[in-house]
Amino acid sequence: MTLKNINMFEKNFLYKTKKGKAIVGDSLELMKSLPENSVNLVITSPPFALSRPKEYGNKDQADYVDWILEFTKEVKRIITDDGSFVIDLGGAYEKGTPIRSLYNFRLLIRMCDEQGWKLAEEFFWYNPAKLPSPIEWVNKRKIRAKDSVNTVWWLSKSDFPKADVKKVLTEYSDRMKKLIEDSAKYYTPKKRPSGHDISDRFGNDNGGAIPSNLLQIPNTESNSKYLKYCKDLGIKGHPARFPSKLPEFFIKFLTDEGDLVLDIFAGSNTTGWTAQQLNRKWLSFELDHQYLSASVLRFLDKEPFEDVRPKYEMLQLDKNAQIDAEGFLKQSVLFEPEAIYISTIARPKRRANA
DNA sequence: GAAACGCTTCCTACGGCCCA
DNA sequence: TGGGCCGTAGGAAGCGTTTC
Repeated sequence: MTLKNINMFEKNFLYKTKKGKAIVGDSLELMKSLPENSVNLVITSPPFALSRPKEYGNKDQADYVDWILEFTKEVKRIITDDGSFVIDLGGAYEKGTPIRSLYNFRLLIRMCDEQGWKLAEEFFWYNPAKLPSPIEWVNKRKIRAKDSVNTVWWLSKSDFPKADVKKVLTEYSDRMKKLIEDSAKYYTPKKRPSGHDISDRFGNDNGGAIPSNLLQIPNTESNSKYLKYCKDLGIKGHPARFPSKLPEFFIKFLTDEGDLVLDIFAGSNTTGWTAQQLNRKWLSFELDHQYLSASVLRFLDKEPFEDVRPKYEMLQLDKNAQIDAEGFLKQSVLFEPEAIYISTIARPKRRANA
């Protein structure tokens, strides 16, 4: 079923691989062409409701929740009954005051109350490498701590969305490793003062520790190949990317190999690339042609040669160009740019305000 | 008719921590 | 060593209106 869904975009993709397609267009419209119950996981990081306008087109706080609710309604229609929707939302302040905006919580409550979503679990993405900000309240006036946590809502249609935490076990702590080695030495099974009855099975080696809902993932990729290739080719990369470890966690946790993963605000297509590495099928929708065409560079495994540049520039400048990313990859490595596949099939028109 | 005034928009200064 | 900021204040610039 999922392969059929990828094939639906045969005529309007920007680039494709054997497992997925990147499509330029308004994701609200593109989602409407997908059938009900057809996507296993939608994971995305939409433009945030910031006080300060950003170049990738974030919305005003006042309109934001209404705007994003249109998308979440359509996501609910297309995900499978046991599917999940994971949405990453950064915090923001009320304009002009050091008071936090409640937009991310408001969105969550309205999704559940008005659209019938279930909050499977709330996650928090802690990025220790985040710069102290916002400047006004944290750096200058020093009246607030730095904001280094995003809320990540894991929502589902049903009470029991497909999930297997055994796929995302983390490394045991040093203390736990010692305990497993010689449990008798490090703890005594007994009823604790808290009332919890801790049995001798506490010393079992389950292959790793159960992860918590605080995901510590530094967002530093100064040495990433994506940025390097963008720089080499003089291309402007997407300014607000999330680290691949974030979608990786949820893709492993909530899907099986061969399942379909969709990102409706794909940006630099971190999600599609990550899904590809994990042997899932993927679709990526992004309104901005330039950002999505630059994202093809993620799929290169060798540095691009100068001969590839003219073809690549055609992809950026010609809104009707299409490309086979795996062919692109192969040809750039083999130094035979002739085989890069470019066609002239029209794609949907953009919507101006999203 | 020139200078002053008032409003809006644009631009820049401010300020720093962690990771690979 | 390079890369990431999820705000505000205030001055400059631009432009129309008012005052002398």
